[in-house]
Amino acid sequence: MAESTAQEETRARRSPDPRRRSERARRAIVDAAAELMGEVGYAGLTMEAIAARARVGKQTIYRWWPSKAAVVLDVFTALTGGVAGEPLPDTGDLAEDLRTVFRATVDEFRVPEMDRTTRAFTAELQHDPAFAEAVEERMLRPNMRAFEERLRSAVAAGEVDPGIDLRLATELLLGPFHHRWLLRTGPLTHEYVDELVDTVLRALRPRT
Amino acid sequence: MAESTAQEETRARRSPDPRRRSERARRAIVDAAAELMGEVGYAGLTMEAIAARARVGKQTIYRWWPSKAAVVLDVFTALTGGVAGEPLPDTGDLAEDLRTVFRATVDEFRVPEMDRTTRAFTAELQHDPAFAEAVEERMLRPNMRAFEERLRSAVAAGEVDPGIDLRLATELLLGPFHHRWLLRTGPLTHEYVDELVDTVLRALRPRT
Amino acid sequence: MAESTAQEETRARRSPDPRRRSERARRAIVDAAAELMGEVGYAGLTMEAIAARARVGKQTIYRWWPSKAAVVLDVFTALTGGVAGEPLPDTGDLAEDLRTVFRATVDEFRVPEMDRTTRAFTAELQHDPAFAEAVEERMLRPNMRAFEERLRSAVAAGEVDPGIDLRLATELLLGPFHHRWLLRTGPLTHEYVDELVDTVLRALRPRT
Amino acid sequence: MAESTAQEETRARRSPDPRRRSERARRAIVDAAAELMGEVGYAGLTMEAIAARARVGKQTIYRWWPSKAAVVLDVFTALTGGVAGEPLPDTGDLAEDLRTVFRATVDEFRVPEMDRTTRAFTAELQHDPAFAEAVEERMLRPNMRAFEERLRSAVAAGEVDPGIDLRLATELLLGPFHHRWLLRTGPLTHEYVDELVDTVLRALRPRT
DNA sequence: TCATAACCGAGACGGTACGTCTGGTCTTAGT
DNA sequence: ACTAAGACCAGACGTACCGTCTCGGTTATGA
Repeated sequence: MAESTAQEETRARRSPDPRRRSERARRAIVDAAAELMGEVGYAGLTMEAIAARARVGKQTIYRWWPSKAAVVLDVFTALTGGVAGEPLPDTGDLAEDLRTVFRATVDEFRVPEMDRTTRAFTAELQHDPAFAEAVEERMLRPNMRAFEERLRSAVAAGEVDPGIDLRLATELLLGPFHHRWLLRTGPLTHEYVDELVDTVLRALRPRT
Repeated sequence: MAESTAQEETRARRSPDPRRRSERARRAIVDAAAELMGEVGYAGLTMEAIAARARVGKQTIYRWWPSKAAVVLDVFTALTGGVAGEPLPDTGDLAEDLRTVFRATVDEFRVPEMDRTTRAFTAELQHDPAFAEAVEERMLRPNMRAFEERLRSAVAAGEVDPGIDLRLATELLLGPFHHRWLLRTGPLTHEYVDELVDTVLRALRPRT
Repeated sequence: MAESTAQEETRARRSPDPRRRSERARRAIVDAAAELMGEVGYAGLTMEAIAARARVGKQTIYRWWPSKAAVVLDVFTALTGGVAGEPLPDTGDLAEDLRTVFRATVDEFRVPEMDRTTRAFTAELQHDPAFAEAVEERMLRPNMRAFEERLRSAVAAGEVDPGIDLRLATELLLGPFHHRWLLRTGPLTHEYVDELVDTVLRALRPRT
Repeated sequence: MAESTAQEETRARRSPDPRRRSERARRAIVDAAAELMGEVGYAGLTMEAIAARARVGKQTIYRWWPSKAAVVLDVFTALTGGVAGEPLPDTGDLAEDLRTVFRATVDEFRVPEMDRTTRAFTAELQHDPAFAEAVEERMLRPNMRAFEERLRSAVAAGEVDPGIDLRLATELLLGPFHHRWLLRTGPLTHEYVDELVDTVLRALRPRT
């Protein structure tokens, strides 16, 4: 995000001292942004409104976050408890484990705040490369790696054909789900993800 | 300064008469928007700049398009020649036909203008429900229906299991592609789509 | 603005043929302008609104009047019956005659339409030299000449000092009235103009 | 694009804090407006042009002035040094004092900037009641009061008939001058005002 | 008499300015 | 010294009108 690597003495834009950061202000800003996301959505969200709602100077926001997207990224992190990329369950039954994960995700996306925030991310990703990099690194890639790990374990267990490219396999699972959610091409239900998992696994199982 | 606006007469916001529409202005606007999309991208695009570049009054844009997104939708329509939802090739060999289609799509998305415009759409879709409806109806659903038709033909030919839900099957093909493109989780090459098609077809083929 | 002086054959801006002028449209425009003057005042008046109210194309207005001010000038002409500069009464008693005239003027200016229109004129006079010339020639100078004539008659009758400059004398009468009316520095009543006339005449009467 | 304006917080239109006002910006705006008044006149003056010339955001103008007229009022105040209603000279010779004052005024109105600005005021007064009130209070009434004071002194000195209404007497002096200036009914010279003063004083002097 | 030139209502057009909103930076008071 | 508050410069927003320019339709002259 920062474009200069050298930390010159005379640098006008001194980076602020994080030790002095007001935790009260940080929380107020993230909370205000979260509330406003729910009320007016990402597009209707403005720095001005966040500052006003949080009773904080605009500069206090700009001091610690480079953009609206970055604030919302922290909102999201707060919503999800900051966990991304934690390992998938591994009961030994791949189908069952995937169904568990996807059903939970379906439930999560039913929470409007989560849905809206995630949509906003996906949209913002297309415009802001720096933000894209941050989101991908903090959320997307860890998540995909967790899927690949579970699949690797399934390969070892003989449930999945070792010739399968694991990234492709992961996309085979996440892609249709994401497509349906993002483009609203159908209902996102437990039944849907069950069928999705079953069908994909037909493609992954070892050739006889 | 004005004591009152006195628009009792002008009110009622009559919709304009399309017969009187200036084709010259329409083209200039779409062309200008297309150029600017390439130069500054969707986020940097402004109605003001489009009007200036097209040498057109802003009102002439607002008269015919409700939003920036709507203009860009016409840019896209112009780029693709207005075709959406045309039938997929049907040589009798489903795998071959799908590879052909996906390889062509890969090539299309290599054109930066196409890539940026389509990304802008996908982003805008998340914010603007009316626009979303328009894009889905004019582009997305026709396209998916074309896939479903080709798959239906493959079912009849015995290439695809009749028990498969065709919408799910379509998502199985489009989802991973879309996921990889939108989230840049890997290279979009002919090799990739070949492998994608082959793997998905393993899930679709009739059970022995 | 026009760079060509010669009246070329191909000159685009031909002056219209007054014989073909639609009396219906003319009346509708003047009436609409008069109504709107009363409703929103001169500043709030727009060509667009006049055209809409009169159910007339804007071009029909621009064809026959060069500006908003010109239309309103015709409104005024219609209001006053087109008379300007008609001789003042001459009963032989100057004071009485002036009181009569001024009292009538006070009454006229009590009509809001008249008041507003005349104010609008006086304002517009300051901005638009061409309009100023028209108003001065059609209304102001004839009026002043009428006063001077009456005063000349009074000089002959021995009521006014022959050494007095008649234009100055006229201004002595009209100026205070105009000042009070335009700048609202006091009430415009019959009593006021009676006192004004009496006081001015003290300055005009022959020196003993 | 925005789903809602979400100005719940920003509402209430708090009036700005004058202590924080930038004197640099204030001066730049008034100076720019003064320059533009000279170049394009009041009618041609736009807020946009003032902002551009002053290198100031438009909002900074609208924050402190309600209208173009208000800005120009400050231009005028700056031009005249902010003095209005200062006492007239009182040498004991009323005629001489009035001649002095009127000759100075004639000279002032020869400065095109002053002439144009004052005309613009007088015009604007007719359209904008709030502005009218401001101008009348800040300039017109103090000025008239100064005249009345000088006349009151002259009454005490036996130069003016005590039965004369002093407001009327003031209008008798200012009205003809104003009339001739505003309506251009004659040249505004020292000779003219000398004669005006002499003639008016004939009306004011004590009856023998 | 009847073709045809013009005016007519309507309204789209290229423009300018409006007054508002937000973005991101800078300044001021206050604690 | 750091915060909240908010003024600052900048510029896009969507609207209102401007004055000009077609567009058909309808008179009403004059060849």
